[in-house]
Amino acid sequence: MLEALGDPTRRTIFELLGAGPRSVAEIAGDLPVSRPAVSQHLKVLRDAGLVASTAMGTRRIYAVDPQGLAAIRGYFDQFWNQALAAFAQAAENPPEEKT
Amino acid sequence: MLEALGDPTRRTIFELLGAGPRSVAEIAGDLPVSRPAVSQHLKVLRDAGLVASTAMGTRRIYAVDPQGLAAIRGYFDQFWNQALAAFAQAAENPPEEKT
DNA sequence: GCCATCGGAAAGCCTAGACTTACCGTTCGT
DNA sequence: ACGAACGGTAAGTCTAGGCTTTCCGATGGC
Repeated sequence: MLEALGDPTRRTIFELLGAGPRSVAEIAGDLPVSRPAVSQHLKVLRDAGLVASTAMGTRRIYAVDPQGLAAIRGYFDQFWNQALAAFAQAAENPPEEKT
Repeated sequence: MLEALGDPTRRTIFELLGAGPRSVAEIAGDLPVSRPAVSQHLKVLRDAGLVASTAMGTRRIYAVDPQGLAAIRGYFDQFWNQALAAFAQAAENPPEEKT
């Protein structure tokens, strides 16, 4: 899931969609890559559950999927708490010379 | 910054460190890759501001950098709010046939 | 002082995947 | 019904980068 956002182009697309739904052509218009490339990226993002599409005539309107975004936030929130706990423990138990 | 977490191996390392600080050899011991590979990943994570290292004798103890983690959480929180706003607006203004 | 251990650096290989061009199916407008 | 626009698919190319092996500097123990 985070792998999908690892690619800069894909992240840009995701951020574009964050500002509001867009068609494929509109997205491609704001990017330095061809339209098929955008299509491929959208497929990855869709498979990752980060965006969703709705058909409007011949156009496909893409938008960020709140579920996916929430999942990511949840992941980092959990991670944050875990890291905090680790910090607290590290503060108490001074690091050993040899584990 | 998210590019650093895009790689599965690197994300695994990051998650390992989330459970507590570790030396390079210890990290490599839990992974199916060689130690130099871990070193390279740690360099990337360090450059991304996601981990920090402290020297302990000949060992380097790596730990997640709270700053970096907080930055990521901030990014997604901001994104979340932005997406919410976009949703609200999309709900009001029904999508046009042509933009 | 010497040896062992730990970890980063350099060089090279090799695959994943990002991008392009070309093509085709679908849907709408007239 | 026909043409145009939109978008997904296929095939092929090419580079980024992940991994390995090798080597070296630095620190600590004995």
